[in-house]
Amino acid sequence: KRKFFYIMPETMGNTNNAPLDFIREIVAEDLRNNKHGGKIVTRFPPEPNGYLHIGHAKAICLDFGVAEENGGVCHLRMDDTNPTKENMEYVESIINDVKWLGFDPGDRIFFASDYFERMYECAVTLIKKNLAYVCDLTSDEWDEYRGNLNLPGRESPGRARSVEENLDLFTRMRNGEFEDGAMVLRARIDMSSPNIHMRDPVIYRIRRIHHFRHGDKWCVYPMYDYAHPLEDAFEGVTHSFCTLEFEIHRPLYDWVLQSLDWPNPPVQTEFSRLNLTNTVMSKRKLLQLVKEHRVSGWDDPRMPTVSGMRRRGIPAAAIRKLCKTVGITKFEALTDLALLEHCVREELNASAPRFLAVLDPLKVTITNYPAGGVEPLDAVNNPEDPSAGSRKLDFGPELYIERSDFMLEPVKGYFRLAPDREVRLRYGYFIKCEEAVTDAAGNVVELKCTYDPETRGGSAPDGRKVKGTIHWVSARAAVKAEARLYDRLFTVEQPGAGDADFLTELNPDSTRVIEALIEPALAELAPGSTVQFERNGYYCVDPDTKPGKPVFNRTVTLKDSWTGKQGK
RNA sequence: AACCCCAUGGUGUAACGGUAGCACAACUGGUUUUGGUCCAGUUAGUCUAGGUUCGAAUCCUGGUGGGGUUGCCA
Repeated sequence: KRKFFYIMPETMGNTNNAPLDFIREIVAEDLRNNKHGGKIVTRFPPEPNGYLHIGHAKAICLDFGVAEENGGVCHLRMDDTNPTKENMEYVESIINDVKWLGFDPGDRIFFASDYFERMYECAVTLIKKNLAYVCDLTSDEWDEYRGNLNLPGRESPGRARSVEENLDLFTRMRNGEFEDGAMVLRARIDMSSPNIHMRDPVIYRIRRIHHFRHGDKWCVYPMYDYAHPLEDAFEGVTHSFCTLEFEIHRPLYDWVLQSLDWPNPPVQTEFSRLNLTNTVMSKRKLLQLVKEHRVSGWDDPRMPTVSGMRRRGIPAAAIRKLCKTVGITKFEALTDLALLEHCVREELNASAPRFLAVLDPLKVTITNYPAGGVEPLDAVNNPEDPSAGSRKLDFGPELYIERSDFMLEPVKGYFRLAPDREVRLRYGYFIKCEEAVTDAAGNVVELKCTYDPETRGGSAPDGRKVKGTIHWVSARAAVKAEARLYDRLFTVEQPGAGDADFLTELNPDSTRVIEALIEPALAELAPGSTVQFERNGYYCVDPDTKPGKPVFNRTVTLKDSWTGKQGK
């Protein structure tokens, strides 16, 4: 009985029909009413003062997605109206991340600061309409005049100024005749409004800051609440989506455009931001992690930034899938990190070629195999994708297996290797453990095994079965590699909740670096390549990789229904 | 405290006055040369009290709980 459907575009990863979220319903309704002449223009407006994170990705999927689905366009606009913390490095990273996520702004990359002259003219218009005035209250007076949530504000003496005087003062503000903070331009609205943003809000302030694009051309900068509706209007934006905390700003957004008699103005609609468990999303906190070297940088693979997730090996399609799955609502949800991991696994299961790598090696000697013998074995590259083909694995008498794939005294339900037990080596032979060699401390240091030559390739002609198949590398061919095992950045679901200092909730074991033994083909891969280490997890080749010294990042583990079952 | 917004299984989301469905997670079982994948199944939900209606997750009122707003940040 759903009224509307839309076809998911290619970038959203499928073509199934899906019910419309409330924002897409609004857009569909506007289209039906021909509200904007059948055109849809959206925008993604980040301030270039930090790197994009997965929360931004949700907004990007919405802004670009809605445009794409409706034959419209989406502008990428840098909201650079406060140059204090903005710079070109951030601009470049933002453009790069948006494109990597799979969206193409084309030539629609704009800068709010390019509209400063027009914004200034609009401010002059407001003054002429007696809808804006210059106010020179001191900061102490400000606190007193503003009122608070329960108390209405009081009108500034500046409210009484004549249009001529305001025009003169505003011109002189622009010309740099006054000190920073000496006066501001305010909108004349309602000092007794219960919405504090409507109590004659500041729309221009004097700030002598070097702008990264316009240098020292300006010493007055427009405030967000004034600038944003104008940016949208100037660009012909029809639908302006933003997060919930701007809900209370909407009356001001509308006031600005209405006061300028803007025809067919853009409409702001708010949705809830993305919250993920076991991480933080605020720019302030992310910046702090970087500045205090709690992480290696904005692109640390543990960071929820787009660049961090990219380096972690998370495919853009998985991020899009997550955003589609959590949907667009006004409910402030907390999404389980497990959902992201599921999206990542789903994507990578289909695409990542399989390889064998041993992360915690235990030596195995095949006592009945010809000494020095070498033998190529066929291995399938991806059982999910026949077109991925196969490769050769080098088998020999000396191998390494995973330490966790052997138990001296196997527990119930364990069906890997143990004394006198037989398992299959993946793509290889059945082997049987004849002897576990221990050191003085009783640690197992080597296994002496025999193999059954009849089981080459992994099946026994006599039809006998083994329950376990384990991965391995041959001692002769194996290459050493660094593996960086990443885990959640924080130990708690909501870092910083309550009175907690989020830094005390950092996971001390969020990175574990080990030396692994990998099959040689893995050492040939280019940085950025994504693979599966069979029976272990998905990994990608880190840019730190140097010739002869491969580095792998663990993107996510494989699901494991054994480890959790032990002890039951 | 004033104003605004929100409330569906453990988590996220659907329902547009007419059978509460899907996904994740958890748990069973089947298949399997990855304890992966895949397949089948189980557990589990409309915050609360009234009202309107033949019929309410849906509409109305009160309550409860959560969030936002009191930068010359965005």
